[in-house]
Amino acid sequence: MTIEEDQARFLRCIGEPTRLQILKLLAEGEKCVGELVSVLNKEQSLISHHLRAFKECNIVKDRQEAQKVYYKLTDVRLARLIIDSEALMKELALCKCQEVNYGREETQRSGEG
Amino acid sequence: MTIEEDQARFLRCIGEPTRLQILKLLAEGEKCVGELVSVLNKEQSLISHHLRAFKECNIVKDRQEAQKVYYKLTDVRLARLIIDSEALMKELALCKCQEVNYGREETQRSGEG
DNA sequence: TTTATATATGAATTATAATTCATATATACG
DNA sequence: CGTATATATGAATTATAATTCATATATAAA
Repeated sequence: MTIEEDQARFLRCIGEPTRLQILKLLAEGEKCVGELVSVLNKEQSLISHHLRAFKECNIVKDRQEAQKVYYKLTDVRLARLIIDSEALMKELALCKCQEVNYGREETQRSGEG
Repeated sequence: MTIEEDQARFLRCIGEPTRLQILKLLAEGEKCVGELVSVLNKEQSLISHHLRAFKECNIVKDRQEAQKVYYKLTDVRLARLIIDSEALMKELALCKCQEVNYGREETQRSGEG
């Protein structure tokens, strides 16, 4: 098992759209599964599978409270890494994202009126 | 196309063992395909495919000189990102591939007999 | 032009990962 | 106890990616 194999596993674990969304939500603070499910509007089992993937990589910790299970990042630096990689991706126009406005354009107008 | 889709594509592009090895070599400086092939001892076509994947994500730039084609990172911050993610992974013991105990082996079942 | 070297490409195969579905487990409450 | 709610799990399916193989293209030199 090489460093690169572990590192690749880690990066691939992070490198999935829904999982990135989950991480960004967890970066705001601890969330239970149900919150993630309703915010992301995905199947509950799918979210659970993704959370398991994170757990396998030690990316999140969980905590049970009554019927609910709360998840949070194991370390804030994980949030930093997500933010930094996003910034770098945008700045270098990695992965053909340069002309994409990421759906934020619909309300953009130069002045009302 | 969402941010997370692009970001995931980028992270998955980086998140492959051989590609990580290539990136670490390129972080040392420009290399031609043949050098990468002989250092990594992998099929030439495989290295070419990986380099193409990088190029599609704007992660590398290439330059032809005689028969050879030299590749380098588009930005040094990519090297930083690799280094940082490796450090974080090591420190947090991410993806260390020991089996995580998901089963409930220790959980006591309430009297079943 | 022919031959050699270096690299790229597409198709096919194989490996890996994502998603869904049905169901199991855990906790709370009546 | 039974029922409701919240979450997890495994199997099956589907999607995506890695790797190999055969061959194509590019440059150089004879």
